[in-house]
Amino acid sequence: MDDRTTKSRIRDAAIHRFGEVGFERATIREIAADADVSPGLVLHHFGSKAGLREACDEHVVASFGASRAEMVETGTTDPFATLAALREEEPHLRYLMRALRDGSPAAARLFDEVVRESEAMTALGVEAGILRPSEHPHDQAVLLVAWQFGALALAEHMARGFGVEPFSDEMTARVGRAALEVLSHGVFADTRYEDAWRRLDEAADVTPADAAEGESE
Amino acid sequence: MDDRTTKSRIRDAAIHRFGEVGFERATIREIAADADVSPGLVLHHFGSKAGLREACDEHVVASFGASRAEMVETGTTDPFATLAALREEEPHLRYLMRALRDGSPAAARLFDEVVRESEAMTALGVEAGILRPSEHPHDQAVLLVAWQFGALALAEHMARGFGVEPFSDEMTARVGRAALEVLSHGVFADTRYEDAWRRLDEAADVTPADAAEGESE
DNA sequence: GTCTATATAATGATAGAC
DNA sequence: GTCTATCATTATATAGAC
Repeated sequence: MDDRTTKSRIRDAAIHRFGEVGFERATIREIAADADVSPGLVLHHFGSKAGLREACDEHVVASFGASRAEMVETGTTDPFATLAALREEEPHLRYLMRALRDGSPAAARLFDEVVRESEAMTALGVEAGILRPSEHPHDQAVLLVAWQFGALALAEHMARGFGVEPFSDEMTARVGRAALEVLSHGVFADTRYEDAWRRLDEAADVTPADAAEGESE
Repeated sequence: MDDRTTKSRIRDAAIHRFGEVGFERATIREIAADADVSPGLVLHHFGSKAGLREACDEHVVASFGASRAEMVETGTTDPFATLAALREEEPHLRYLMRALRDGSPAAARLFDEVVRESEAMTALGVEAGILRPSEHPHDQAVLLVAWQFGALALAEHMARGFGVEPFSDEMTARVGRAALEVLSHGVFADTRYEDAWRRLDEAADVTPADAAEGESE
């Protein structure tokens, strides 16, 4: 028995379709068929395709917000827990990846929120002695979130590279292991490049505030 | 004066449009207008929209192949050179990111090629004492390429996080600095998570024949 | 709330003149 | 090679019955 309301059933079908084939390619007819209703009813409830998307955005963002709030509350800095939590919401995850890459406003808001939370959690981890303090904590948070989300957006290609199924347990294992190695040691044998960069930095002063104009134009 | 042939002018306009708004949203009419020709001529030269996409795929892949071949030839392991080279081909880069995310076959082929090259270049770097040897070189190459490409796909969001313009020099600087820090030291203060993972690995044997897989080639 | 039409708009593709 | 029509399809969205 499906005790969800018809409206929420339509919305969930839309989240699934949008996440699977993207907003453009998904049609109201297909979504209606998936939810076992007529195309007209979809428009009756959500006004337009754009309205339907907004409802999906809101629901997915809220859903992720709830699960993340729990993690922040319990102060989880454990990467295993993070991975497990992400894997649980696969349809929402797919939807989110599509939205991020399509540049939907809701997805942008979520990206920013995750960066903020990541920064906060990193600070906790540093205090606890688990994480290494960064010279630019905000920049690092932005980069790590972009890497993590970006890799999810390219999950299909990573899976092919590993020779496993996308979103499978094996894939989680392989990605996790490789990520932990890189994030535990880095990839450079020494700090020659970092040092070189810092010298450039100090010489040219390419820091965010002053670099607004640049030279040529 | 524009001395390109009309056909190549159409193709370049298509690369630009496809990269900017995606294959679905891009219309033949718009592309034709950008190239200052009629919609009919676009179809005359490329047969169909799919044919036009294939021509774009081929051209972009070949273009990237040429610039990468040069780097491999000169044995460049320097991340600065890599960044600079990537920034030079912005329209092609945007196109590639769209294609990767849309799952176009050409883009998949390119992803795999870059992984293979990245693995080879990493081996060189290890020999030269610049890079730290990985326990799973192939997996690491897949992950790093996915991170790099994925981050580019989310460039818009990273730029917002940094408060700079996408694809600007400032962005390159900020990303490069943050990436070098992570790739030089990692983010974990110690190896507790990596050790925990390895223990799980040995106990459950979740590794799908990667010892046999990673040798040849 | 839910359905069955139907209107309207846009797009990929074709045909044929020049 | 290049253009101007035009077709055929498909999608969103509307109107109105039940």
